[in-house]
Amino acid sequence: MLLAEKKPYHHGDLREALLNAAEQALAETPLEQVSLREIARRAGVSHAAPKHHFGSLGGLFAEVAARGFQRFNAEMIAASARIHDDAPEAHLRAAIRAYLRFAANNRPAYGLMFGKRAEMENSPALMAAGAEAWTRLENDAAKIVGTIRAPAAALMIWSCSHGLAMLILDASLPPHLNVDASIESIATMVIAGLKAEV
Amino acid sequence: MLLAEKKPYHHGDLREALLNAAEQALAETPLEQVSLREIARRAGVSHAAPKHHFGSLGGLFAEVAARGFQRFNAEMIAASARIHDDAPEAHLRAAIRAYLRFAANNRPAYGLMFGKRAEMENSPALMAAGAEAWTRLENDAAKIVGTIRAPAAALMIWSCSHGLAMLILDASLPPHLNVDASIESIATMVIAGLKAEV
DNA sequence: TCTCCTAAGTTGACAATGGAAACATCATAG
DNA sequence: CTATGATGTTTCCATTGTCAACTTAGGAGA
Repeated sequence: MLLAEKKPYHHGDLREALLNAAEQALAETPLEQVSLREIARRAGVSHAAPKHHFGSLGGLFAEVAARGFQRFNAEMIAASARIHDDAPEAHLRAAIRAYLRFAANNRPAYGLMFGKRAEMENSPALMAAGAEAWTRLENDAAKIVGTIRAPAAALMIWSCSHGLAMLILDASLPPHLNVDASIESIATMVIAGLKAEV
Repeated sequence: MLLAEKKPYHHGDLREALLNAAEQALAETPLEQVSLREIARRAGVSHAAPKHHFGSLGGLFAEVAARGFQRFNAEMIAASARIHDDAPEAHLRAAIRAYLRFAANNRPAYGLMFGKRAEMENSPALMAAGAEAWTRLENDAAKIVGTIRAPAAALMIWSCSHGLAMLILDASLPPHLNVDASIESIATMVIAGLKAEV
């Protein structure tokens, strides 16, 4: 025994530790080579331990994604609250900025949230969080184009934001384009496009 | 021996057969559980055979993606050629339609082409095909907004198209939205947005 | 025609993975 | 104080990607 710390049999807060280890691993390693065992290793725990908290690797990933959605929704709401301009366009522009900032700052979670890995389908928490985000977007859109055209407008906003996020995160963006400037110009074009007759 | 067909030791055109088997497998099974061995099994060949044609699973996927880009570029050019309207907006609308039709009809390849799996980086054929597509898009955009604003416009078009494609392919589209109508309305809004001052 | 040579396939091995089962440890409700 | 359930561990299994060594066949050159 000596002065060696006796590792307790129970971790204390393994669930949290595993989620952190997973996010860290995802930040350092491409998704497809992050393994359950590697995550367990990082948390200093046997490879079968995660099974008791999440049923499978997919379950763990689904949980990471769900947490991502919590942060996502919170940040989007906060960003909107910071805007004191009454014009709905200002809110929309802020939302697009916040969306892309989130994608950049939460790269691992973002990939899981919108990447649609087959193994983590059917997580009710995920579906709910996604639906909430969509509803909020439609409400914002309704303030600009009215209720009737809101669904189409929301789709437009989401498509552009998500598409741009993918291009930026994948580094598929042509190198001569500046990221921040691209975000601003896309936001401008999206807002202008929404006002078109459809 | 009897009447049983003697299976020849050499397949004849295994390379092609493997690519087809891969696409078929990808169409039936989620990407992450398509294995090299499964593909070899479908082609009726030993599990190590693919190594001689593609070095690894990533190499095989890269080849599938490269083929996808060939079809993609061909279809985009053909779609543009079918439009006899001189208005550049008409060409752009046709291009957006063609893009999404390709995504829908080539689901497995599309995922590989734009999904950016880490294991198939650095395939020169892939990079070249992607760059070609991007250049063509910028040229189309230049006809609408001029050379200077063409890069930003191209980014807008690609983001919206790609984002919408992801939403449709992932079935993340809210169920109350019609796919074809969504494509048309997004195309309209994109074209309107391009004309905004930036 | 005979002989190599090499591309194309095969077999067998390896370490790593996700998952299941059986077991160990502990915290705490009664 | 004890039983019970949650939390971890160990062991095992089928499957995977990759490698090395082997076999086969189809031609090119003598």
